[in-house]
Order: sequence, then C-alpha cells, then structure tokens
Amino acid sequence: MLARGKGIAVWRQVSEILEAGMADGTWGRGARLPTEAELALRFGVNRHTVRQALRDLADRGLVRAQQGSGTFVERAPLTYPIGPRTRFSDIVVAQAREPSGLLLAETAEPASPLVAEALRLRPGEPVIRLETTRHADGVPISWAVSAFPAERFPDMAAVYRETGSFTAAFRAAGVADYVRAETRIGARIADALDAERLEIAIGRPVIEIDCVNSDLEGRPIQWARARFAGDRVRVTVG
Amino acid sequence: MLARGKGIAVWRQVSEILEAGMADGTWGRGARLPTEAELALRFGVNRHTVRQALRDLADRGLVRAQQGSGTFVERAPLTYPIGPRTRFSDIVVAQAREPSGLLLAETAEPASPLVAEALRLRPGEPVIRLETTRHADGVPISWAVSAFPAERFPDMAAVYRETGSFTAAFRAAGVADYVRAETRIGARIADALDAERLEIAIGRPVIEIDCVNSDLEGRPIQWARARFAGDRVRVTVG
DNA sequence: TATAATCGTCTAGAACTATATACAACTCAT
DNA sequence: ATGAGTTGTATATAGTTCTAGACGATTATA
Repeated sequence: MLARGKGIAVWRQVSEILEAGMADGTWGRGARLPTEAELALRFGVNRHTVRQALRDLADRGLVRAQQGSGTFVERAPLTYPIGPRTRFSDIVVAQAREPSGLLLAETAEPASPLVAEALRLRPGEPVIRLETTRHADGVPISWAVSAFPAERFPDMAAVYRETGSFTAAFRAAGVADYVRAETRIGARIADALDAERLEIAIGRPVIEIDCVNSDLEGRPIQWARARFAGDRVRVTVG
Repeated sequence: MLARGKGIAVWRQVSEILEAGMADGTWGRGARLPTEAELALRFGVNRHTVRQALRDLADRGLVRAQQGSGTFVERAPLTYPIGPRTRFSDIVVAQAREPSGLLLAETAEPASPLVAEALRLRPGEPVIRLETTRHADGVPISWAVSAFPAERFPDMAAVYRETGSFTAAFRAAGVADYVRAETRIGARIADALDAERLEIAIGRPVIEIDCVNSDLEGRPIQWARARFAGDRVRVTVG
C-alpha cells in the first residue's frame, strides 16, 4: 500500500491518499476523518506519521483539526466541469469558494502560426496576449496564456486589469455571450514555471487544457492554454 | 526549483525532472545526459544525490550508465496520441518498444446504466466485460475495463484470450475497422488497484480515459475506461 | 602511452523521517 | 461531575537521506 524507498515520504503518501478520499467524495466538506489512531492502524504506521500527514493537509487548508473532537474536511479539491460555458469564477463560487486571479503579463504581439490558426487570423496579425493565474480561496488552481484578436479587442488588457474577468472584458467589447468551440486536454508534469505559478513541486501532475472560445456567430475570440494543478482539480467533461 | 520538506526526496525530484526531459524530447533515445558533476552543479545538490536519481532511472530501465563515458537514454516515456484510430500495439511498436498485455478478468453481465448508455443498449442487456492490462517492454502502461455488446461479440473474450488484440477480435467478428467516437480524459490519483496493476505507488498521478469506439456505421462497439500510469505516459490529443 | 574525463565505491557526519512511549489538554457523552 | 475519546506536545532512538571528500576503475582523446 505505502511505498518505501521510492523517495516519497510515508507521511506524504498518507496525505495524498486522504486527499484523494476527499476528492472522490468519500469525505465531503465538513465530514470528520477517521481518528489519528484509526488511520495509524489502517496505514500500518506510527501515529506521529499520520499527524504529519494531517498537518500537511491542514497547512494546505484542506482540513481543520479540533482537539478532543477530530479532524474535519474544510474543503475538497475543486471539481472543474468543462462545458459550452466554462467560467472559472462561476465554477468556484458554486463550490462555496472565493475566486481570485492575477494578471502576470500582457503584450501585443504578432500571432504565431498556432494562435493564428486557432483564431482564424493570418500569422503575424496582432493579438493581445495575457498571462494569468486563477486562485480559489487564495490557493493557485491554474495559470494560462490567452490570446485575443487585437483588432477586435484592443482594450482587453486594460479591462481585464481592472475587472479580472474575461467575461466582463468581452461584454465591454460588445460580446454579450460566448461559448467553448474547442477543447484539448492533456496530462503533463509540472515544470519549473508551473511549480512557481501553481506553488507545486516540479514533477507533480498538471492538466493542460487548450481551448478556443467563440462568439455566438462562431467567430473565435480567444485562444487559451491553461495548466491546472492536478492535485487540486478534478476535471470533468460534459 | 527543488522543493524540500515537502515529503519528496531530492533525488526523486531530480529523477523526475530528468525523466521529463526525456519525455519532452530534450534527450531522445541514445542521447547522452549531462555528466553527474554537471547535473550536481545545475541542481545545486551533491553529486551523490544525482547518482541516486540516475540509479533510479537506471533501475527503471530508462537510462544506462557507462563508466568513463556517460549516462545514456535507453528509452523515454511513451507518447500516447489519442486520435480516430488509437491502437495501443501500433503506438508502442512505433516507438520501438514491445507491446504485451494480460487479460485479468472476463465476465458476461448485464449492462450498467453508464455502459448501456455508451453502447446504446438498454440497461440490463448483456455485455462482455474484460479487464486488461497493457505493457511496453514488460512495463505496465495501463489497465482498463472494457464492455462489448454480447449479442454482437459473443466470442470477444475467447478471441482476445487467444490473440491479445481487440482489433483482431473485432475483425474476427466482421468489423474490419473502427474509430474513436468519444473520449473523456481526466487526471486521477492512483488507488490500491491502480498501484497493484500498474506497479506504481498509491497517490501517483493516473490519467483516466473513458472512451467509446464505433464501427464505421457509427454503431458503438466498445466502451472502455482505461487508467494510465501518468509517470510512464504522455498523452497527446489530435 | 599519457592524460583528462567520467562513473563507481568508500568513509563520515549532519539533517530529516519514522517509530515508540508517555503525559497534557480539550471535547463530548453519560 | 466523571470518564472515555481524541488531538497536542515532549523525549528518545533508529533508519534514511543528503552532503562532503577522496580514491579507484574505465573510457576517450591527443
């Protein structure tokens, strides 16, 4: 059950198993985990080791221990459904968590062949490029690079800087609604940049999602490549 | 770059970073890795720690060290492209590796609502259910549960037992070609069953892929849920 | 052949992880 | 109020990991 000698501390493995139990619904928000003594017996480890694992979970805000009472689930990993209208803030709020984000970088630059194709532009046409991160309750969930046709959305960066919302920025540019035209999902291993932006260890699993959003006339308005912390998110399709 | 105090040994992190470098093409098969001294300098660790990482890679068959010469890539993680025709054996052979697999279990049983829907059957209609694992060069890559309409493929288990190939089994049942009708990709954490079948530690990343294959008339012929060892596979879409 | 480069092995000490035992402090049920 | 259950803290020991330094063995190059 627990691997030893493989370079992953036993406490870490216990911590991850418990976290998986929260993600798969075994223990929902507010649920009481088994006692330390019980977990120690189950995992066949010393109670101190279990405490270390629980401490890790507590440090990450996933559980809260109450002396004499037990350890309770504060929040489970985020379920991130991909559908026609995928709106980060709505998803996070719907799970009683507070969304926030950061604009890391903004440039106006010529579209690369990949971006040009996705946005149905000629390579070299100007696009607005934004790098952003997304948090739930202050915990990094994803970071992304997005590209927008510069001609149609010249103020994208300014509005996003102000509002922190793509939906708001699109609305300000006259796009009242938009839908997901295309999604590609892959599994990656966190590199140094992921590690920094998502506050995870290099080598941890990362879900990479490439997508194109279109307005209701079918014109592409956004290409994005997002990388999610695989330990913090469960992606569902449909 | 390297996280300390997070329960993942430094050597393990170095090992995983090097493995990622092999996966993303930085070092292809046969390529010579940087020297131990160089890697120690780069990672800011003791050479002994680097040696531990390389030892791990060698133990897993990914590299081969030659004294006085260097350390060379034996093989990189498997790149697993998902497309209209996704055939495990072809993918593995194309990467100069030897595919193999095991039939773990076979039953004829009534279709669950999920399977029935995917195969356009009524719940309770009989399906052939197979549990299989897939290996490359003897290393477990994935395990899967598949379901087939029993009426159309009554001999699926027997033929698969003989040939170890779904493609061959379909052909024997008169389906000369089939395509991927639907794919759902998620990231999971390895549970006890994954750990056993994939020979990985519980808690390691697992890529879960639910799919439906159809014949060329669009009739669903197979539902499958596969779980890939995230450390051994890179999934690409398209 | 000699030299430089590189992996392999060895010894030693410090830091981290895991186990064991015990007691304190708090919560909850009776 | 009392007792049982549970988390919190402390001390000690053993095992593992990481660092450091040195030398041996093999390979590659001039």
